[in-house]
Amino acid sequence: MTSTDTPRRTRQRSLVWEYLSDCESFQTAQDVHDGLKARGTPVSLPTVYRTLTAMAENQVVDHLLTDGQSAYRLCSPEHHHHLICRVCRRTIELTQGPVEQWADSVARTYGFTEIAHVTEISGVCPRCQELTLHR
Amino acid sequence: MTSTDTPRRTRQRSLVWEYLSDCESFQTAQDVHDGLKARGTPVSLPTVYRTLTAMAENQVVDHLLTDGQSAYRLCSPEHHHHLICRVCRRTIELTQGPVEQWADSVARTYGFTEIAHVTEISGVCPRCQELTLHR
DNA sequence: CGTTTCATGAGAATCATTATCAATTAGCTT
DNA sequence: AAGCTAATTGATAATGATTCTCATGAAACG
Repeated sequence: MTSTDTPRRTRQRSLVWEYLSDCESFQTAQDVHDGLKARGTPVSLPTVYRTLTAMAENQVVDHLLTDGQSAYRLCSPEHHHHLICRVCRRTIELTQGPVEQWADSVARTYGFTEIAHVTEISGVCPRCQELTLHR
Repeated sequence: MTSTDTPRRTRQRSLVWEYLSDCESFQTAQDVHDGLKARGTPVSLPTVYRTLTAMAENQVVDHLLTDGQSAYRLCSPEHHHHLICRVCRRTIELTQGPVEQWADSVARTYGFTEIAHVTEISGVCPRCQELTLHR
C-alpha cells in the first residue's frame, strides 16, 4: 500500500492552467488547444483533454456539459452556479442562492446521502439582445 | 406563409412514447432502441434519436446531459427538477422548489431574457446505501 | 548524471449522434 | 376505396468529440 499517484509538474499542465486563468468564460478542450497554439505554446489535444479531466476530478475546474461538448472553467469550490448567455457564452458567477439549502433538505427528506447538485441558468445577455435587434 | 409543419402519427413514434411511459428512470437513445428490439417491435436508432430530439423540443421529455451521452424521460412540463440516485439511477420528481423564482430574479438583475435553467440533485438513495454496506 | 516512472504527442480507434437518400407510409383528396 | 404528395423511416456512411496505443521525452530522486 504505497502512494497511489505522483502528479508531476510539467510545462503543458502549467500552460493549460495559465490559459484558463486568463479566460472569463467556459472553454472547450478545442478552445484551449487552439488558444495555446495561437500563443505559440502548443499543447497536444490529448494532453489538453487529460489535463482538463484531471482538473475536473480534483475540483479545480467546473465542468459544464453542453449539447455537443464539455467546457471547463477555473472555479473556486464555493461557486457552483452560473448565469450563461446562450449566444456569446459570457458567464456570470452566482455566489448566493437558495439551491444549496433546498438540495440538502430535499435529499434529507428522501434519505439520500452524498448529495451533489448542478444548477445552470441560461438566457440571452443584454449585449446579445441588442445585436439581435440591430441586424 | 402556410403551416410550418405537419407531424404525423406513426407506429415508431407511438412505440417510443409507450416505451418511455413504462420507464421510471432516464433512458438513453440506445436504451430505447435496445428495449424496443427486445419487445419485438424494433425501431431504428436514427428514428429513435429523431423522435427523442423532437419530443425534447416539444417539452414532452426532460433532457439530461450526462458525461458520455444524453438521456430522456417523459415529464410533465411543470416538473423540471429531479433527485437522482447515482448508483441505481432511480429518479424522484421534485415539483416544488425555490429555483424558478431565483432564476427569474437573477436573470432580471443582469438583464438576461429567454431564461432557462437546469437543476439536478444527485446522491445515493437509501436502498443503495444499504447494498453498499452489506457487501 | 543515471535510473525509473510518469507524461507527452502523433495517429488510430471508439462512441454517440447526425446526414444522405432511396423506399415506405400517413393523411388527405377524389 | 384508390391515388397523390410530402413527411417519415431505415440502412448506411459521415461527422465530431473524446479516448486509446505506444514509442519517445522529460520529471523526480537518489
